Amino acid sequence: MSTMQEVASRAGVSKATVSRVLSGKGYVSQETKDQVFRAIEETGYRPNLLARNLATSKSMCIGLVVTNTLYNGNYFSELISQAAKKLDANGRQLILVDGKNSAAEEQEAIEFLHDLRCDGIIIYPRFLSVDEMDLIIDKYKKPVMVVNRKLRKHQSHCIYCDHKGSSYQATQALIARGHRDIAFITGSMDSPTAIERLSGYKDALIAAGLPVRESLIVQGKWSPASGAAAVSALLAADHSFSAIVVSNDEMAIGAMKQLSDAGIKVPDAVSVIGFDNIPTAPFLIPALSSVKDPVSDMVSEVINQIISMLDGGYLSEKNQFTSDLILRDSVADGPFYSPDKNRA
Amino acid sequence: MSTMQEVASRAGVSKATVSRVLSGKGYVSQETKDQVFRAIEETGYRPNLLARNLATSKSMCIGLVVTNTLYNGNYFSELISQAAKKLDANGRQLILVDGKNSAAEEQEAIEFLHDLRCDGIIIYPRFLSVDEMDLIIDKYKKPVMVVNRKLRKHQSHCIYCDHKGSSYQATQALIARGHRDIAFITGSMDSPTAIERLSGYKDALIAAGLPVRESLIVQGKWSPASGAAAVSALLAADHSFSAIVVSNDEMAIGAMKQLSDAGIKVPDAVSVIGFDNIPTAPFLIPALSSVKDPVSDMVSEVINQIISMLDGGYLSEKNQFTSDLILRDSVADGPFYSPDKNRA
DNA sequence: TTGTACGCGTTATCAA
DNA sequence: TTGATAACGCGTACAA
Repeated sequence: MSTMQEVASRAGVSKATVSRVLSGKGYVSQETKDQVFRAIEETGYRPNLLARNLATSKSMCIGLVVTNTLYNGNYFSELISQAAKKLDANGRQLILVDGKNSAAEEQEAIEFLHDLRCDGIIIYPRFLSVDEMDLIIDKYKKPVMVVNRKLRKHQSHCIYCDHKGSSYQATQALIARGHRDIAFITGSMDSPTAIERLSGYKDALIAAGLPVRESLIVQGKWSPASGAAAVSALLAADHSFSAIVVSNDEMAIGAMKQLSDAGIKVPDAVSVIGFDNIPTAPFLIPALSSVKDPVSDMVSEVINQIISMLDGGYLSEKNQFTSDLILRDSVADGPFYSPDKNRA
Repeated sequence: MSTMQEVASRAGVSKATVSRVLSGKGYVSQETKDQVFRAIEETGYRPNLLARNLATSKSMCIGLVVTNTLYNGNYFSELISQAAKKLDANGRQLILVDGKNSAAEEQEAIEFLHDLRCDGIIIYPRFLSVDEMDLIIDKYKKPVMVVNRKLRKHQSHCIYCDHKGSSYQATQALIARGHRDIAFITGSMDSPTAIERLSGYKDALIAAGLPVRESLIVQGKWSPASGAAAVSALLAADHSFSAIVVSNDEMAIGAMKQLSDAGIKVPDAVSVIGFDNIPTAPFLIPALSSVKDPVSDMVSEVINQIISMLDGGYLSEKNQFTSDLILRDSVADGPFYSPDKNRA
């Protein structure tokens, strides 16, 4: 590992000159430039980024905190890949840090990134409350952006998606097709997203003058297995329903399996609506109509915003994104499922 | 941002003492310890990791290079999450760096991590050749581990999976069920994995005394769309086949869709075998029997090895992993598909 | 048990 | 156009 000093000696100049050549700042004669470059070639010199970052208090890195429980398939990879691509186009690197399983650990991950002098931090929170995040933003000078939460105080530091609206639309679409008995499978209820989606479902029923029946609402935990379990619970409860709104695709897949195992032909009898981002889901789950979160767009906007903050300016504020509702023809209007009709 | 010096002044001691308190190394009286801790509380001091890393030439970080094209759904998230978890248990952080789209960029990503003084580097290569990687390992002092490639020289620095064997087994299983006309959809042929899988398929045919028919081998590009296109090509070619081995799940899903669109009932007529790691695939694709890559195990082993190298020792060498072959009953033995039989 | 002083490899300021 | 030299913030022999 040769240092800048070694390059300098070899080129017969001072460290300062080498530094100038590398940064392109300041005046250096072509002659000495050539000498320096040759010395760099010969020594295989590479700048020590730690030293550079320490000296400049910059790192050309943006940190991303995502909690372990969200490391989940397509949604996650879309998030990461979009972030990496956008940042790369800006000459920066992405550093991914695990937020693990609690608010304290999410907090710790943020501080770690800060201690590393990241130029900016993106948080996709799972446990931290919006108030805690507002405090965090107050605390740091460097740009901090929050994805998937609507902050109270720092409105321009967050990007979020209208989960309630998406859920409302999905439910409304089913109602428009004639469904009246619509079940709902929630996500983990400690997640704001899950709560919003449930509330969109309820509001849509109410708006249509339909009753909200708690017996048709079952809790899931985002996983395929929990979706399957939820369907079992619904079937066991012996209530009629002709459609299910499921709070994400993974659970929808589990729900499908369980329905199928129970001998219920979904395209004919029950509509399942997922959310999120499994691109293949629309044709894997016959009756699925899906609501796709615009992860890519949101991440993209977050990074625009961070870069803009680093450059001193503030972008105009486009905070709220809406999901795309994709309805498919194969969602049949009937015959609807009811325990009596489907039991042997 | 208060520094160690400020803490020291406030506590009425020297920097060195503060450093000792923080590291737990060296003797410090309880009394001064208390004073230092109080000063830390009061100032909200946090060590500057850049400075620490520069001073020690360590970073407690492990870098992971993955190429953009591999940021793909479940396989990728399983890789990342396992890596993050294992490292965390060891008190280290994972830094993910994009290998982008070429060998040069993969190389650059590695150097970046090195310039950041990562304690170790994990490469999941896409474009770098094994020889190039052997050279890279020679070049660096810090531990470098390669996933999914069998190196020539540094055998203990790589972990790989027997893709050829998996493919062989999958094909063999179909043959055992009576299939004789088995088509194959490859991955991108610039990928060693794709080449190995193809060769396993061929060998299995040969071993069973069956002909290798190039007309039944179609190139895909790992994506669902390319799987669908491959099936179109197969159908257009007008050759009979009763089963397809598909080089990954994504393509298998696309293949399924295309078969279904063509009016071919898969469970009855065509068996599709995928690879990789979509956990829900087995019940999403009726006729799928799958070969699952042990990503988690491989990553886990890689990290064990890196940690062991950092601690000076070398683990015993468990390099090769094998995939699990999961066959499902629903893979029907017949009737087989043939153009004549299925055309209107 | 504590403090001094130097090194880590850069960048940046100011003379020359 | 170039070169000393002082930061940057921390670790660590070595001395006290």
